[in-house]
Amino acid sequence: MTHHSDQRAYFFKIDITIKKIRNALQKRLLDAGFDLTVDQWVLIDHIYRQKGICQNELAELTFKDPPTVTRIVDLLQKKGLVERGPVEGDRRKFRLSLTKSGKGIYQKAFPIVAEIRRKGWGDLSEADYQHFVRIMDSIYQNFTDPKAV
Amino acid sequence: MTHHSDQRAYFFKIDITIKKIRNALQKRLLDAGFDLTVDQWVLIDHIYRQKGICQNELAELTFKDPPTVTRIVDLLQKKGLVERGPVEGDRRKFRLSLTKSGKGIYQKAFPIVAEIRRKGWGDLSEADYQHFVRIMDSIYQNFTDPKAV
DNA sequence: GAATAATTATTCGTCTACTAATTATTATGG
DNA sequence: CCATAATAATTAGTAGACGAATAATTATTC
Repeated sequence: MTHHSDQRAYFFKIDITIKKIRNALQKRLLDAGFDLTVDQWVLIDHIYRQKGICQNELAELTFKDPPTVTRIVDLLQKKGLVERGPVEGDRRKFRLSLTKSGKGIYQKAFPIVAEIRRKGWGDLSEADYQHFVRIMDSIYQNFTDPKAV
Repeated sequence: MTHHSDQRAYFFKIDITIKKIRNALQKRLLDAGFDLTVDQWVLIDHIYRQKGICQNELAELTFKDPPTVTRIVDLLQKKGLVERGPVEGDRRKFRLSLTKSGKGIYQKAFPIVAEIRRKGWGDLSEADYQHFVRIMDSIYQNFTDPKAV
């Protein structure tokens, strides 16, 4: 990366692209009649695929903070989509699971989410995907490795 | 993109990568003693480079909503870094500019931001940058074009 | 076994995102 | 010229991100 303007651009491009994706998915969910935010969907998706998961595991998987997970789970529980059950042997934890209503929402919303994913990726190729993964993982690792700046 | 898991992944990768970058930059600014959030920095950066810009222009350039810009400018004004001046001929607008203190902050913070940008891009090549731009722009456009899903 | 440390979830405070609605001002059309 | 529409900024409300601090429980250590 040689140009000064480019150095500014990659951060910016990632930022506006994720905003576009989130906004498109949010709008699509609302238009389809779902009372769900994108982040609420993300948690529902994880709980569906890993029934009984507890909140700190969910926080790790989704890269959200524990307080954020607490708040979103509270909302989902109020909406009757998620239940907190006891974990035998550890009274600090909750087993999270979808209610019948929650499973129904998941199954109805999934095709919409999949459609948005397909729409976003569009005509990009498998080779593009390899580039994409390599570049994003590289950036990520550059901020993860414990080497000094 | 052929695999089911991949379809889930690209959204996720963008999301966690931008979080990493933001968190790294935020931490670096705080460690260096700046009382600035990343978004506050973004506005300062734009105002420095385009003195007299008004808020709706700033909102467009940064892809933030007008209310968000209002709030961040309020904070920057309270901190004494930004001034709102009158626009001759249109009393709805404000001319935004950095105060002396704001310019000083900009000049001291800029090298830190540039360093974080370099660190994030790391060893990726110019060719990687071409791929990156093409892929991100494509995803962005797939949600921008007025063609139906 | 009791004191201490670590873990899990929560609460609080600040900041940002987005929508809808409001105010003030400017532009436009009849 | 006047009514109406459009624009710029703001306010209010809900949701999410993150840090710091707290409470309850579990694990560790002496």
